[in-house]
Amino acid sequence: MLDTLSVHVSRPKMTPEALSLALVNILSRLQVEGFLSAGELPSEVVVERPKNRDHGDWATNLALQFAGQFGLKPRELAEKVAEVLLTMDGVAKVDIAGPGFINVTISAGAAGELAKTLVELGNAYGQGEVLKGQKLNLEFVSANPTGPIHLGGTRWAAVGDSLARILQSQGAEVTREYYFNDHGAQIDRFARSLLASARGAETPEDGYAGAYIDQIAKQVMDETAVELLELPEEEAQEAFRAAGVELMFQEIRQSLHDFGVDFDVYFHENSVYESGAVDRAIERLKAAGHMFEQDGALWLRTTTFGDDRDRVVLKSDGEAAYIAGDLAYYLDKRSRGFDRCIYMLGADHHGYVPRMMAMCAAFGDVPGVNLEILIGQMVNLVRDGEPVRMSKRAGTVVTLEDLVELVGVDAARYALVRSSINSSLDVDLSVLEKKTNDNPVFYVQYAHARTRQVAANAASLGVERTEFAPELLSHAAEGELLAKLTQYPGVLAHAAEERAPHRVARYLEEVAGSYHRWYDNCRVTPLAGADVETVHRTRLWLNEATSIVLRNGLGILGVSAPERM
RNA sequence: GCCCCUAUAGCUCAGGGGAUAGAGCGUUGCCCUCCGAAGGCGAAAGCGCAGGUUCGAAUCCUGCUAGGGGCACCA
Repeated sequence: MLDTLSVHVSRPKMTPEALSLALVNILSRLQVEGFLSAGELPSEVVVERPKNRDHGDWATNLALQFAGQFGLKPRELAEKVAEVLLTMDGVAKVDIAGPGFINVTISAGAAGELAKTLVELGNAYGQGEVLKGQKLNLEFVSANPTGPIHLGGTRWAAVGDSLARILQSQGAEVTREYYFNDHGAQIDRFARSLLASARGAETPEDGYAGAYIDQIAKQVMDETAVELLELPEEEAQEAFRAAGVELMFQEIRQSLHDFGVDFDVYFHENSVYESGAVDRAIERLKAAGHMFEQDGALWLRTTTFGDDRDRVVLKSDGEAAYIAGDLAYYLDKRSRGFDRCIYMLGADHHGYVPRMMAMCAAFGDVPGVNLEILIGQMVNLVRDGEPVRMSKRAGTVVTLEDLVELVGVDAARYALVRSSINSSLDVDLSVLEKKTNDNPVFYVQYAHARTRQVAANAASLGVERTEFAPELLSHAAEGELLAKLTQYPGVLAHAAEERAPHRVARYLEEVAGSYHRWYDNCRVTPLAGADVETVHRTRLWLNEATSIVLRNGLGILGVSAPERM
């Protein structure tokens, strides 16, 4: 046992993950040796960077957490674990503090080693395999083709796309999908609105208004050979529907593309009706005994699976209710081999979750596993701190294109992805209109630009990465920076697990801060007249390592990493 | 009435049960005789209220208060 352990820990990479694993091994060794009584051991222990630098480089609370179940006092266990930790390569010091925290200080050499490893890994640094083999379908935005993408949809575009990139970084095979509602009453209203506009008539009672309606109506007229307005009412409306939806669809796709978001699949709701998939889905649920008829309608008994009330699938007039399309669509996704279908919905659709989960269960799937629904809160508009109601008439609707025009793709994506989807987000129009740069994205981008500038200066002064002496990365600022960089793989893995892209953004801000402080304290290029020394060459590795993490992280967020600003 | 989300600094927001709660912007005092000051260092300023669980709670649980959203044979 001693031998196997020493093999395991003899070449530790000093990462929190590696330390955690080593600690688990130490516990199991202590159990074999009889120091710990029999009992279940934790499969992982928490290792984190203490806020207070006096508490070492990494700290674990394992003694506090687990001593009790083995009938030990925390400090007793901590001391025993510390003893073994001290024998590990790269561990310079182990302290036990407070009630039983184990604080580990690692040698500058062991910490600094990361700079070189990271540069050698390049873009592969941070990639993980926890989701390897998983085939994921991520559906987001899915805004109706009755108008441009508004601010809310823009948030999901930014968050969904970043989430896809994060999941991919952890080995998942991700398909980005957009469900295109080109069927149903809203589309009919859209068509009637276009027709009215073409005729110069008033917008219908429940119709859509706005410059884009007039523009699309005009475009439909211009691009169609026939005199649409002379057709019978129904034919005219159908013509405007078909052409108008197509134009709207193109426009939506283009604005998303300009935003850096491209979907692998644009799924048309209409197709499940035309293909008979809806009927097949209903048949399947009937066969499973989950359907019933009442008041002339066909219902899905979702209450069997926890919904508050049953749901109509086919209305008494024979038309399909909205959920009918969803039944077929979900089955379609599953038949395309997706183990897990993730839906991102706005908070205004949260009431839809129970019936979706019930549907999943009715098909014999596992809610929460095969079907996962992420609810994101709304984006609110404010001007000078005062809430602004989005109103088409008042012209206060802000679209994806408006936002990009005002602040650019980078600032827009960053601002939208920076907060947890559980929080509603306030976007201040007065700030956007001023086009000010008071956005944290510039802080991060500037740090990246700085790494490139430093690299360029180094190159022109003959500083090259020809040698590497990690023990020279001994300044407190380099310790901080190295520790930050070490955390990147864990941040990505955690962001993937939690479906929380904002964690990447927050992390990058921390990296940028650590880098700026390092830059202020540690020069990569020698002072004028001084010689290039090993320390300069070694620092160039760290500079490059930071550059890689910043570029990679910004890439995850769909934000550019400029060479200069 | 029921369901979901939220409540942390003046503002917008982070905080995976741990030690002295963070960032950006704003206020304010310093730092360009050398790699870009879009930067760094410092100051002031905060966990809605009340219980509970725990060695330890911003974090978990319950209740309350406040704000946002939702409760169709609409999509």
